[in-house]
Amino acid sequence: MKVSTRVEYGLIALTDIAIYCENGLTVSAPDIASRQNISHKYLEHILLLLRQAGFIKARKGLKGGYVLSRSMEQIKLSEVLDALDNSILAEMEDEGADAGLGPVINDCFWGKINTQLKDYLESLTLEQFVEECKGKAADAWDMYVI
Amino acid sequence: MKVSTRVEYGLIALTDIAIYCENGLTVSAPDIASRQNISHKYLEHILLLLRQAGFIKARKGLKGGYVLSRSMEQIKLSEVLDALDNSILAEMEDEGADAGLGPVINDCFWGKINTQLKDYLESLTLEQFVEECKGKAADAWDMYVI
DNA sequence: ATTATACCTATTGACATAGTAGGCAAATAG
DNA sequence: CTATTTGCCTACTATGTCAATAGGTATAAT
Repeated sequence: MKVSTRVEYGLIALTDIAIYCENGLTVSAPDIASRQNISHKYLEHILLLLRQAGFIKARKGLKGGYVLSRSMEQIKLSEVLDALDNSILAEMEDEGADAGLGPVINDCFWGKINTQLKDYLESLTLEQFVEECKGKAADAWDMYVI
Repeated sequence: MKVSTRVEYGLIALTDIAIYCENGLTVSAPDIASRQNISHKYLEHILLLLRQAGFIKARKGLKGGYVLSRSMEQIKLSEVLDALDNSILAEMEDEGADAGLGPVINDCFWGKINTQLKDYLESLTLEQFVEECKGKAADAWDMYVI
């Protein structure tokens, strides 16, 4: 499935913040940008979405930055993706093909796929997500542990 | 999941053709367009894709139209969707975020989702697809049975 | 010869994506 | 108090895709 960079970067940024939050740190946008190799200015837009959706809190000024506004286990992946891109979990609209096979296919086929994906994403919290990634790529995480 | 009308209409059209093929009929684009309430001209583009991908054969001229070029059980849904939209089953490219969390998340998270979706679509043939829809919405199919 | 069909190319308007740019507000360090 | 660093907000742009629409050509049946 094709995923926009907005979603990709957003998930990366939130994960980055989550990890540093564990140590009580505040994470600035420039830090994330340089660590994750993302355009700082573009990242700002994405962090705005995450803040407006209530996942992170910001502190302005020198030594400012972001922290999680809820704990990791209270953040569902489905909500995060919804905030970053409303099309991933969007249901189909039965507007165009209102007659014939359209509604049947939409309900049976796309509906089924959508429900499965939605269920999976709603069952997955940011905490599980972080832990799972840690396990599968321990090497890449040394920098955070040290 | 948001699906383009191209994919939606393509799947509808192929299903429509498949059903009429069972009775040995040839299905014209205008017929499909009016039955399924799709713009005829737009449908032509989509049928072109389906023909170029080898799912349907065309006969020009008066009383011309389309028939399946393989039997229904030999057509995998994954192939059809690939022909209509290469983004649905596209793997992620590890280009942008080549450092940090990007590769890990892409492999673990999106890779998992993508594999699941792909496996499902590769296991499903047009025949199963048609039968399943028939079962779930028998009423809407009376017009074809009669 | 007429007609209905497939086939092909070009064009268009709307929209989303993926940024870039610049300035304002706030908070901290010195 | 001032300078610096950070977040916040708005606007702008370039590129690409979607969803058609249009018009013409080739082909085959009647």
